[in-house]
Amino acid sequence: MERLPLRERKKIKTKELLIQVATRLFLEKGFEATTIDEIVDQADVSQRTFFRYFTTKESIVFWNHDHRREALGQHLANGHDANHPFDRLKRALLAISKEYQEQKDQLLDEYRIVTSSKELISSDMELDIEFEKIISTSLQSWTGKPFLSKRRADIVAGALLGASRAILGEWFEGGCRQKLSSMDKDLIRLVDLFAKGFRE
Amino acid sequence: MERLPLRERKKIKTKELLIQVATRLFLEKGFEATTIDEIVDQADVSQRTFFRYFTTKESIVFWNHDHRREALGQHLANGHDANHPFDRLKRALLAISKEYQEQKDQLLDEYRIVTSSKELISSDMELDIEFEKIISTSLQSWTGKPFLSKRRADIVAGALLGASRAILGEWFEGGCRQKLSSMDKDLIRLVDLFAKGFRE
DNA sequence: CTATTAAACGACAGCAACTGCCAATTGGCA
DNA sequence: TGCCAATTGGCAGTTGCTGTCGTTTAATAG
Repeated sequence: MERLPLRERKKIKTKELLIQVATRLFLEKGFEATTIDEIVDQADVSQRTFFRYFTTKESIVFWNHDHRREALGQHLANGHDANHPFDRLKRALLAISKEYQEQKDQLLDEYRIVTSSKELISSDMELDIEFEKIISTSLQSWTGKPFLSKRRADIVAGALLGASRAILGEWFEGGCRQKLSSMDKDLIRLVDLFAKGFRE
Repeated sequence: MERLPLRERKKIKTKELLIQVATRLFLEKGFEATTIDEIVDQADVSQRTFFRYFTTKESIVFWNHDHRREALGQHLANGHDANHPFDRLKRALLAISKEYQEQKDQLLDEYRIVTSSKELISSDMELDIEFEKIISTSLQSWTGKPFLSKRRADIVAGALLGASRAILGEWFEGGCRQKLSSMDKDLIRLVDLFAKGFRE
């Protein structure tokens, strides 16, 4: 078992500490009512250090977005290019749904923080926009040849993300008590609908 | 012809002046590179006055969002409650499309400013979120009785807005030279798809 | 174990967005 | 004209965020 050098371990530790402190404060007093100074005081680092780890106050709420974006790309790539694009898409959606189910506690925290601030609600959309781009790209080709036009792929991706947001929103509002897999049915249904209604 | 009192006329004038100056500067140097001080200097008002007319720097970009939100509500209400909810929806979408066509110059300015800043791109979604809520509400009842469940209405509204964003994006990218009405076909088609695939 | 080097950090100064407060100006009206 | 109320300007202060620079601390070579 290789251990990281001390320096790296410390960095990870402070980053996690900052996330933990910030999350707690955001949940307690809301995002806007919490200042950076409060966070760094309780984490015992300088304000300057905070901004070395996180580019903005908002970005500490979305610390796991990078990973989630990459995961979507992975899932779409794994579903082999030989598969029908809509099948690839369905598999990827189910895989992500499974991941979300496993990370529900963390996601629920994030949801509660995000919905406490109008600012955050819209910033949260950045990830969705990137998801749309990735999905649209994936729908535009099949075994190296063009499949959907950019126009239609954008429409399908946009509609899909819109629907996903609605489903996830409902899941979160119910405290993630339902099984997400049971809520996905409508999403898969929607993809099938598109597959029929939006072939070129 | 009733004229407004001088005081009101002046207020309207300064507000329009601020919008005009800000729009010009944003287009010239980008949203983030423009400071409030530059705007108020050129408009010859104090910074304090700026923030009496606009709550934030962002809000001056979205000065017409209030009107657009109300317009959607109007169009959905005009299509009488007796009409089938999906018909009401289609009519409202076509009416809005017509309005957008008429205001294309202004909308294109806004689009170019918005897409110059990541921050603005996501803030711009706030209006879309409100659109979703309005449409979802409208889909949940028909002649006073429940129509779609909240769940399904949310999904349809989310998907619809997602698709609309894609279509509008393409329209703007083409400099609004195409007729929006010709691009709407896919949107109407989508509503029909939902009407068939998502009745209870 | 010590000396050197580079990475990480803290402290401080400064900018831009925004707010609260109060004094000055201006329009509405008797 | 003179008074009242709406609008504005000036100013000080808070918060998020950045550049700079000197100090600390981990890695490593001797």
